[in-house]
Amino acid sequence: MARLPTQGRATIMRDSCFPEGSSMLDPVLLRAHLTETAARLKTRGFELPVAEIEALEADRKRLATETQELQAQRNARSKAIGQAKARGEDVAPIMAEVAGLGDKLKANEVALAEVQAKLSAIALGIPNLPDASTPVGKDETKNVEVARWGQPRTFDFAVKDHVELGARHGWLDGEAGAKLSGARFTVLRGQLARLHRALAQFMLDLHTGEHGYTECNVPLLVNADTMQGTGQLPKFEEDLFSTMKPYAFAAEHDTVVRQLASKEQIRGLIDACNGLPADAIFDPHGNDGVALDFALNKLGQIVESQRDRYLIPTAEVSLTNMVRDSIVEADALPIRVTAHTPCFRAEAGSYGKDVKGMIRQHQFEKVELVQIVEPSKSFEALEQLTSHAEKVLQKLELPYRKMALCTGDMGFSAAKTYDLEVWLPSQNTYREISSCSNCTDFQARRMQARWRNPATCKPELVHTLNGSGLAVGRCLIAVMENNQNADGSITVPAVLRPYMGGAIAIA
RNA sequence: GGAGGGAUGGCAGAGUGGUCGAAUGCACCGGACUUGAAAUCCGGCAGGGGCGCAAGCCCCUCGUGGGUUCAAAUCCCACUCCCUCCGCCA
Repeated sequence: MARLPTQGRATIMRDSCFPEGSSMLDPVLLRAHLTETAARLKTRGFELPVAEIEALEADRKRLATETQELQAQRNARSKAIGQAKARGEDVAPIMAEVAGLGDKLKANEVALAEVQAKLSAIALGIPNLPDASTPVGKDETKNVEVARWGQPRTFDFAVKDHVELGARHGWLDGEAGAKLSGARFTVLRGQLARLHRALAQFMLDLHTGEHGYTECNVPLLVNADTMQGTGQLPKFEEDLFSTMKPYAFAAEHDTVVRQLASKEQIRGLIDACNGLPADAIFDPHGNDGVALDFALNKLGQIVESQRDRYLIPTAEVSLTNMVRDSIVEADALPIRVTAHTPCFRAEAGSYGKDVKGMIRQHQFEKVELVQIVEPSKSFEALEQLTSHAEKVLQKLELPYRKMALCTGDMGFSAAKTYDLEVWLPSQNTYREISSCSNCTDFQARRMQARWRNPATCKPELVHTLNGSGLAVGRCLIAVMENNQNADGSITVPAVLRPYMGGAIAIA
């Protein structure tokens, strides 16, 4: 998959998104409470580069102050020139005063921008702080079971897994999926495909009809700003499928590089474009006389034009980012939205895990729940949102347990997460089917998503939550395995029968 | 894919190099008048960052990035998005 060059993200780094020296955590935490923040992050296995941040912060502060002073001087002088001209006076003396200012200011601005870029790069890679109620632990073995619902059924015959059950009538066809797309793709057919659809329909109807969510149909391809808003970029690009046009990029790129004058310039270019594939750049024969500045600028433009879209790994991305760069009125909260979408995941690093069947797919479907709430209500909302996901399993009569994830097992954006794990008879264990998280203000800060707090009349960051309600493919597996009969038929859960033309079982 | 037009504060909309972070109107908030409301009048009203006990001061932002200039909403280049027409298309 094509790797997105860092240059291509120029627009994401814009000031409106990342105010000076800001972090994706509250900037105060990195300035005034650095040691303490580092300790809290360490519980989730993240080493904060404390010394580096301190040094950069000191530089930033100094450069920012100096730059501002110079800017103030320049502005005052320029204004004076304007006024003098209006009065018809001679402006030469003032012009002389301002003479040396430009270069010094420029140098300061460049230095400041460099420091800020470094800080920003660090900040974007820092995960959210775990909430105090999140159990501390290194990995999933330290997750805490908080509830268990339903009794796993006992079978008086040898249970089959979903792959065996799906072999019937070509219901579940991994080979067809592999032929079309490769490993981790599946074709569903016939009654099983319909059951899959029934599950998604049922979930949507439940959440819109009984839980107060608004159904949405959202883009599956989104831009880089959006991916950054919810935390997928820049750190987890390898987990995403992208639609960048690498070949067009390389070809266009080559013609630019050929215009560069020297190897030194090209090396500088590689440094500047840190992250670009070097072999795409390094082609040092060509004409001279073209300024590096021009080439760099041109390069940035090319990269920008080749940057396309990313496939969403979850509808959380599209749903949550709907409030990006906006200020919502207090009476519009809470926002509760849901969508049924395909999800696309590269599954980098999961080689060998769950290779059989459709537990871990590059493409799967999910009904997602998202809430945008005022900060004081987000933990209450997490309990509620999780209960909405649980309701699906309860209505389907699938046994599950609810786990509070520990600090080391939580996702990047989450402050607190509950996983729901459904019972899978063939594996004689509980497997993840939903993950419900309170991201507090972490995503909101990345997105600049705010609400107007009536108490202060000021725009303040909202809190965002998301949860699967549920993963449709895994839910299908759970229904197949838990509801299987000795003859290989599958009993349709009562709540799904209206969606199955009244069928009691599929055979 | 081709041709043209556009992007300014919550909205509408002025502003073609200099006290413009930005007229005016609407909306909104506070006050006056009124028994109350409407109407009218007066005042306030973008976001982010820095300094300060505070009053306040300073910086940045007119789609985005770069350039020209002592000075850019205004001039130049590129990009993005929106609109209109033509072509193609589920």
